[in-house]
Amino acid sequence: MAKALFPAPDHDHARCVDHGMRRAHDVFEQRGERLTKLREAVFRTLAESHEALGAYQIIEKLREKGRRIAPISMYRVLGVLQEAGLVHRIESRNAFAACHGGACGTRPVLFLVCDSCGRVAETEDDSLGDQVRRMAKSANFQTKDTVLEVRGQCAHCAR
Amino acid sequence: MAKALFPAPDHDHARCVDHGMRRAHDVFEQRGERLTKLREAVFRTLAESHEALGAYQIIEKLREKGRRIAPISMYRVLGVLQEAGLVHRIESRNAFAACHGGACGTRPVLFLVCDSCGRVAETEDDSLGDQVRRMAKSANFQTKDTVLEVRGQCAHCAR
DNA sequence: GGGAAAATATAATAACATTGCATTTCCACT
DNA sequence: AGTGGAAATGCAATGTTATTATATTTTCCC
Repeated sequence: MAKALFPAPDHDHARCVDHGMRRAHDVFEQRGERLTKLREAVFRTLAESHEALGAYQIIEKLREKGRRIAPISMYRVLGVLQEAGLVHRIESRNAFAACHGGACGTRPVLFLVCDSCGRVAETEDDSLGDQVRRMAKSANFQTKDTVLEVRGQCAHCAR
Repeated sequence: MAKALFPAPDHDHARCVDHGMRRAHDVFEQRGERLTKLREAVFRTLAESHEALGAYQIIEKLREKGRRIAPISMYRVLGVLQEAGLVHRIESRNAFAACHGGACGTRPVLFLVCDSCGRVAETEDDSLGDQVRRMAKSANFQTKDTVLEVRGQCAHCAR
């Protein structure tokens, strides 16, 4: 929990991306699915940013690189990446962010979403998950998925 | 916490609505704002349902009652109702639900959203708020707003 | 290299939300 | 009661996000 959640402005970003791409390959390998060129390109676009990007923003970025993609294709790819746990949907932004955490998909994650820079950090905590489960259970509610987001300002923007 | 969060199918719904409307009047009174006919109609529409309704769904319901409202007007009214703490936005549905809880706006609320019937229940819990604040703080994140939603199936639909 | 399944493309449209500006309603004050 | 100004609503257009239905291409296995 004590690790730096939002990357410092001067962090080694190439390393972030490398790490993410490697993980993407591993995950697809393990799932017996194909990390196609398009899927890779979409994931890379997200991994290159720590921000949550809208589907149409990603389309635009890829178009700048000479690749024209229809919305439906983008949403399909994003769906696959989400199911693989490589990408998260940030509901309060209608946007998507590459997963930089480890245990995504295995337990609830709390997203910190900076309204200034748009960057997203993930935090995990057993007791938060417990808490949420407990509250749902007390209402006899059967949990399928959780959406836990905090909107505000990250440390770097607060200055 | 132990109260019935999702209303039973046979609950006294007229009473729900009455209670909500009374509260709406009180809140607007206290805020020195006007609960106009339009605002009242929009809030009533939401209060008459325990479901989260999209802005265009509310427009349609009011149109059936002979009232034609443009999207922009609907969003403006919903904004006012939200600021008054009478209506919540359910981010994971792009929809709105009447507030049936009490302390909304004063502390974080966890919404239970049934994917089958669309109904929404609110649960509050000090320690959940603490937990979230604590996690945000450990990232030096300055919280402005929280989005806490659980998707799944309510007890009545689970049967 | 042929066939089936998976992935992507095309075109259209649905669903959600906002901008800029005009008009109406309401209320305080005379 | 009449009026001026602020608040609320209306109107038209458009921007943004997401999906449906169908066709084509790619990949992989045999």
